[in-house]
Amino acid sequence: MTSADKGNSVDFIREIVERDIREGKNGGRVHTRFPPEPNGYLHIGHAKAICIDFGIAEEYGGLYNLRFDDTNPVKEDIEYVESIMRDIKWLGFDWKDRLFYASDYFDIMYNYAEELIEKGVAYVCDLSAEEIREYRGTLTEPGRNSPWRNRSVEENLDLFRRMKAGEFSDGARTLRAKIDMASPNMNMRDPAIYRILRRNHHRTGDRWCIYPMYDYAHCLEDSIEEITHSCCSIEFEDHRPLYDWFLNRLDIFHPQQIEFARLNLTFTIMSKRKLAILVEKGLVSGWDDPRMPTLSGLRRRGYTPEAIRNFTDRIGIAKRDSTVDMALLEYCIRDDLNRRAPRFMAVLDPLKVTIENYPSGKCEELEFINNPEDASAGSRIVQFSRELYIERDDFQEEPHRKFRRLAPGREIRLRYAFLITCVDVVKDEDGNVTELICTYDSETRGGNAPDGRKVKSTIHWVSAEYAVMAEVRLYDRLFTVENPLASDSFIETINDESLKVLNRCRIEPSAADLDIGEPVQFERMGYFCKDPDSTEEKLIFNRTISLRDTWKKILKNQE
RNA sequence: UGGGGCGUCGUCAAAUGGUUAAGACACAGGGUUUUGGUCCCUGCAUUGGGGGUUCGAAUCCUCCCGCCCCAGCCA
Repeated sequence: MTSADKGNSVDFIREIVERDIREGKNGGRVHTRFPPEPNGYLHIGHAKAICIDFGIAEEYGGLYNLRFDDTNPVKEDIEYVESIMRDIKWLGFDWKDRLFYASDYFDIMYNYAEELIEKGVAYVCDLSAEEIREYRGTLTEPGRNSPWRNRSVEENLDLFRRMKAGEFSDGARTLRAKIDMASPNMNMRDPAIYRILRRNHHRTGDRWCIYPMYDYAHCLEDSIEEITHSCCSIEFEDHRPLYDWFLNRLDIFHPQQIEFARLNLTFTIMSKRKLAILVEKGLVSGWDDPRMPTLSGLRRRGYTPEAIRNFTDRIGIAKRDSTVDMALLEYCIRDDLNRRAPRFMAVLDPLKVTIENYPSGKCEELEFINNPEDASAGSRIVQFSRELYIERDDFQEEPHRKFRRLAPGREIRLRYAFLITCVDVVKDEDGNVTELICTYDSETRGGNAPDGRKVKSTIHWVSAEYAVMAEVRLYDRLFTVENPLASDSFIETINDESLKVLNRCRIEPSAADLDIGEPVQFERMGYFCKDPDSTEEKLIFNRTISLRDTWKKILKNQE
């Protein structure tokens, strides 16, 4: 959706961008960036940020950079840079040759730091981490100046060069910005801008033993790349004065930082740390578990990039804290898949049906429409035979008042096949229904009766002879409550039924040849895709999302 | 209790002092239907609270209330 589709209303960021273009700021350029730290996997909250950063640049004919903000080697790894690039590409964005790393700028950043020292606005501080904390003061009390605050430029320069040269141990000294220890904004109380840290960096190896801090590094990265609009999440709002401070002292290109609210979603969590707990404790199978809000999880689950992009367009952008209803994401994936997913028959919980007046060994080929929403999807041939499977839920021996499907003596339609009537129910010694004996009307091939009689329902089926076995993994929301973090222990709110594995599913044979991840609809059951765990011998499907279930609602509303 | 930010339908979110406060999701009802799907129709808020300015206020002023963020040598 572009801004034009939304009428005249655009979000506040686009409003700023449009005004800047109109006023010729930055020569009318729009240049954004998405700056992840490669320390974990991307989740749908990042997708929102990516769609804002990259989407806006695309919309206004600008450029966008992918930049890895790799200034802390303690937490970063090449594994993450690879997964991040994979996920962004999957979302459909192409940063072309504009791939950058903060670590590419370490030399420039170092030189700028010397410049700050020369200008008398940065100094080497010998306070320990603990002492710095004590000197910083509190939210209500001002901090105190470091005893090292007034070193000469020469001494600072000498010390800083020796920090770089590796003369001091980790944590022994820092380079700090000389701002205001009494500032009501804690970020302005002489923040550290370089720390001594001997750690192998995934790109620069052991070349550096000092690393720049975020507040110092980020504005420089943006400036060096001549970013015009630097969007970030709301918690950086009170870092903006610092962002501006560095750029003003250095008197270099000055991007505008704009903050927006991060995405929260009901029935899940977005915290990287807490998601990691789920992975570590084995509560999910990994970062790409289909129940995870990670992009790799959503992809494996069967979510499409189009659905996710549509979702991020629909939620809008604002500054207030908000929690979007998971139902909107679910709506978006159903909406996308309804239009594109070819239909197949699959019986998840099989109940055998024998058509007693259908000759054994006979097989008829029936024509099935691949997608009623898309005529160009064409049709396919499906085999019909004497022995079939239907969904166990599609039969009730003593039908509920509103139940329209199969019951003793009742005639219903087998989709695209025949009208059948249940004439007998076979049970085991415990009284469980094991098989249905039905008759069919050979005049109703295709599903319509020549005499025009109607039936109340149409159910799906597979031929017992031709269907293939599959495992189907039914996923549901990972948590039982809207806000798991409001609970004392979010772990305890995990939905025990968020994964159900069905082993005896029978699917129409043509569905066996699907590619991994290719979305399909199993008619009346939901949207599914083949899981990468599938092998030649064993087919495994994931349920992306069920169809909307009015029947479930009818039952619920009766309670 | 210092500073910064934010309060509009159940949930997101428009509205930029001027007709009945958009739209979407959700929810409720109805219609169509060879998926109890899709699709179509209908219903669904006076803007955190109080004062004030104005012919006119969600928009401006003011007082109050509530929520979020900040005291890493993380980002």
